Amino acid sequence: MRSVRENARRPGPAVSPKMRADILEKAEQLFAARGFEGTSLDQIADAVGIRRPSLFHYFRSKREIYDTVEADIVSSLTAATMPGSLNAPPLDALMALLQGWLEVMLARPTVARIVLRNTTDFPSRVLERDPLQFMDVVVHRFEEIIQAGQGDGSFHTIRPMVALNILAPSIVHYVCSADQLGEGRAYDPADAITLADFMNGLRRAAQGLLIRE
Amino acid sequence: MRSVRENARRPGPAVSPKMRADILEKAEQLFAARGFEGTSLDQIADAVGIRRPSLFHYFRSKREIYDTVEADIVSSLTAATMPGSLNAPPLDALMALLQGWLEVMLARPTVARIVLRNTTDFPSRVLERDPLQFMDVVVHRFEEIIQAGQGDGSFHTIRPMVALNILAPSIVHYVCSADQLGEGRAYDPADAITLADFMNGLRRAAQGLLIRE
DNA sequence: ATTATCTATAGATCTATAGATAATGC
DNA sequence: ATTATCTATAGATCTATAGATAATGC
Repeated sequence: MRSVRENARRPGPAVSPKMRADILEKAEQLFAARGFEGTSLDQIADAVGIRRPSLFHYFRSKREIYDTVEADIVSSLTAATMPGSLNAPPLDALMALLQGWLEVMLARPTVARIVLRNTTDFPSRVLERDPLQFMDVVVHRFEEIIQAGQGDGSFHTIRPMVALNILAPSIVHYVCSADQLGEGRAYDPADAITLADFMNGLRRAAQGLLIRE
Repeated sequence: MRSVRENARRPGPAVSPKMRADILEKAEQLFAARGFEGTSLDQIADAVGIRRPSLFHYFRSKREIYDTVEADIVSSLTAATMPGSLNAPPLDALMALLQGWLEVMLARPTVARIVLRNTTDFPSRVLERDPLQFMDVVVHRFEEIIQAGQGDGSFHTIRPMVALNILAPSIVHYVCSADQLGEGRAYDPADAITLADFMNGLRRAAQGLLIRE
């Protein structure tokens, strides 16, 4: 099924999926660390260990490499977003959602960084393709849960998008800024104790933010 | 005093401070929207209404333009950070700090976006100058308040940097993502009602996160 | 005389293509 | 025969400099 899609997008000759995957992996690291415009094809080719023009044997353009990386990131997040425990208490559903995102990002920190880049770059949009749809499923699920909690009266009245801005960025920043807060402030976001500290804190914050009484 | 400093950094002929300020203002908009690498000198010159080489009459390099913009942003935030009401209850001190940052960013949204860019770009660091010191005062003040609250027993035990990641990013994201959450989800971050919604929410979140019992 | 702006251009860097050559699989 | 890789290079774009010319202030 997947290879059918790929052939549909790539009418050219078949290529080694292994090399393709290697290029994508190295490109993902670089795009996460330096952004689309800050990453050159030379850097990607170097990381892979080939010459720049060889990349065009596997992808039509730099943009296509980036888009492929990003599509995979979005789908990894939407996959973690889907399984909504529909009749759980809204606060539990919310925490499950946030925890799902966090797990994806801890397992693959490039996801966190590229999501952060997307937020940051949105206005001028290097990515003018799907300005409305990027992360839409993810935002929508959050909105849905807040509205459920407000519907049954257990949540405070607050604009869902305001609540989103209070709770969701913390996950991305917790993963991304582990090493960049300055001398003596580094931490390992995947360390069990630090992680529990964060998740307990996030739950208390969500509870204070949302739960009435 | 200020012009003395400027002369110290610019041994060349005197230049019109008005034009210089205009360049900085337009550059700030562009750097905020598109980043350092995403902004060309042509774009800046166009926005100002002059030709590209004329910029070099006022600044030695693109980097110097950026650094000047950023220095001003950092100082606007540290200025809002300094006045610590030292014997207020720690939660109040914390909220005052967060509110101070928010006010700066609402009055000048480019501050929020450039701070966000700094966080995002940190690892590869376009800005390799002061990796340890950028925003250091600001982070330190936050840390100090958390430790004060923990010292007097009113705050939960939580790593200050974890608390920072839960509370601080919300301010930046509240300002930056007002227009970019998708169809029908836009809001005006400076609108009094929306702002109260946010600040009340943030206080409830901080309270839940930090206050014991 | 000083300040401000321009055209022209050097020199780097970047994406992408052309076309040759090598390696691999039947 | 197909797949993979290379060198060479076109063509765009970008920062910065050189040096001429115009505008401004005493």
